[in-house]
Amino acid sequence: MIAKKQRVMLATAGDEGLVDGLLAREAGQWLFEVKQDGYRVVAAGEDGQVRLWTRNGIDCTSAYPEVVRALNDQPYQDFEIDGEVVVRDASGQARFELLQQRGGIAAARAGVEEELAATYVAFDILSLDGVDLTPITLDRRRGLLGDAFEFGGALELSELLEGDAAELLAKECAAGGEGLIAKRTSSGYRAGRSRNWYKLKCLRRDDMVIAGYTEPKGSRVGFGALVLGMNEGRRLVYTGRVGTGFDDATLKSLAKRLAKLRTDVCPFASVPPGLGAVNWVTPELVCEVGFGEWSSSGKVRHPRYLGLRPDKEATEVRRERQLPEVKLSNLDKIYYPAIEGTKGEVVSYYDLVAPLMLAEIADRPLVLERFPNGVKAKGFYQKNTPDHVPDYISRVRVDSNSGDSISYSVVHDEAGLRYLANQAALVMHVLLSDAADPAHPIEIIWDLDPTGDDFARVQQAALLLKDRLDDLGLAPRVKSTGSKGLHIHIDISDQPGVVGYDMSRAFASRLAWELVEEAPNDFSLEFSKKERQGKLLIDVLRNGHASHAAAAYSLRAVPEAGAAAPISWEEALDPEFRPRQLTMRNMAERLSAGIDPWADRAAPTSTITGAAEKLLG
DNA sequence: GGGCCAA
DNA sequence: TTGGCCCAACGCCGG
DNA sequence: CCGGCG
Repeated sequence: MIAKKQRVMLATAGDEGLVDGLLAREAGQWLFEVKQDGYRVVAAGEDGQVRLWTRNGIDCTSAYPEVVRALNDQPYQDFEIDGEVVVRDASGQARFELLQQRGGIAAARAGVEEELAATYVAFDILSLDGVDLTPITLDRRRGLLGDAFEFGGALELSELLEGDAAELLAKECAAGGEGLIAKRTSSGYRAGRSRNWYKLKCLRRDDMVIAGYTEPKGSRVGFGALVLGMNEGRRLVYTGRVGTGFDDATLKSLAKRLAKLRTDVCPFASVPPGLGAVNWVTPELVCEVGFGEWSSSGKVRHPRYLGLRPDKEATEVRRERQLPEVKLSNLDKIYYPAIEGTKGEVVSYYDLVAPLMLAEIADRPLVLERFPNGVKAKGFYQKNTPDHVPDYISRVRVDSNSGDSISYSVVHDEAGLRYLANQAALVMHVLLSDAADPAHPIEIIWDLDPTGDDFARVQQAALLLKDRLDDLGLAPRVKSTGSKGLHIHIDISDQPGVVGYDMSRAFASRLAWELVEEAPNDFSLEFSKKERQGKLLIDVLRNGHASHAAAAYSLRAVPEAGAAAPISWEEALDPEFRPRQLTMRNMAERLSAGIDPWADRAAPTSTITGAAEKLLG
């Protein structure tokens, strides 16, 4: 029977026999330990000098000073113990990636011990006070280990699990662990002809959408690897690739099916960086993939193809990521005094809009406008990402207009938004590019910004611009800025890497000029308020390299907590409409009514290059 | 909001 | 330990 | 020439 959507985890195929067979038959003769996701390290104390060695004999003593200290601080000075160095995340789960962030086995960076504290999980002892313990049985060695050392802090004693192998393994896998190590209690250290220990690995499996494939290399037939994705919110996100688990017949038949689905359009919301050449396909085939674990960048580790799932709909393949917990603080602090809006409300607001907002700003460089003391106090802009942000927020370097480059924050998920909200980043701006390709804009924005509260003139400009963009086949969208004006957007992502900022800004200026020529008393490109004489500013400078605009669904720093909200053209042109009428307070009602004006955005029927020609010609 | 640096 | 500083970039103004 | 403002 084909199982339902599985987040179920099983032992690997080989282990099932082991668990049901040997380990069940010899119940009671085996003990189990949690498989630690770290580096195997032998710690040797000699004349009060502790050294740490990897299994292949590399000295890594200086990499884990806190472990060395803990071992120096013991009643015995001469010993040799076996264990695993791990770094735990906030929830106590050992994670290999965190360990790697310490910089491998080189000497530890200063300060890393607080950030990414290492723990040595001891599970065996080889010698004590010069006495070789390897011949005696495992359970006696364990007893000695437990008695001879004082555990705590950076030194832990590996927990022994006793009982039914299948039950223990199921429990560990369900808890998100890596697996178990089974060891024969009567065995000496590395002794015996028969195997006296086994790894029991948890295997995750999930359905994934096939988004593309790579060309085969060498004698390989069909294709090299499948490029995989899963839906998150309304985006298809890259989840890694799988190149093993196929036989030749599968390779050939699948290659044939995929060839028919070939397309030039990358189906991912943003092209995964560093993927190399991929033949994209229309994302409609679903396959099941077995894998070891999720990496923190959301890709499968040790993936294995398990077969097609013709019974599954690609659009229903979702990833519900277990998001990292975001520490929140000061939730009762007032950020919007005029409406007594608290930080807690701000966080809830961003939770609420996250699915729609992420569709617009995930994987794009962000500029933050932060108000730790509320909107009435002075805030500050932040472009560079501080060193201390959690790893579920990433960075992208973009050359700035003035010399040096800037490391912008990039969020990928709800956790990122929550973190920023908790950081009082009330207003979030985006650059007009994807993080993967900062040199090329993916949209053009006309910012209609009235000098006073002259919204009628904003609407007049919006309508003129809309008509022109419609005529050019560019499918304009509109959003309320949440403050005074409107933003008119068009998508130009249909030719990735073709349109540069020079061209998009030139195009934006050109249209803006036409508006100014048409109504020179109403509109102006002039930045200075004085020169502008109360006319409406059509701000096209936002389309320059490294320029930014308030993101869809971002809150604004106005007293009533206005939100920059996608709106329909009907709303935008309604004489009653005001940009601040959509706020942190009423967005929930709007969204639960299913209002999502940009959901079914029309695809442009013309490219920007085509439109530019039409405009000039 | 939170790290850093100078008292 | 505490307290101030910093966290964009530009052009414009007035002092 | 500098600091605050938009």
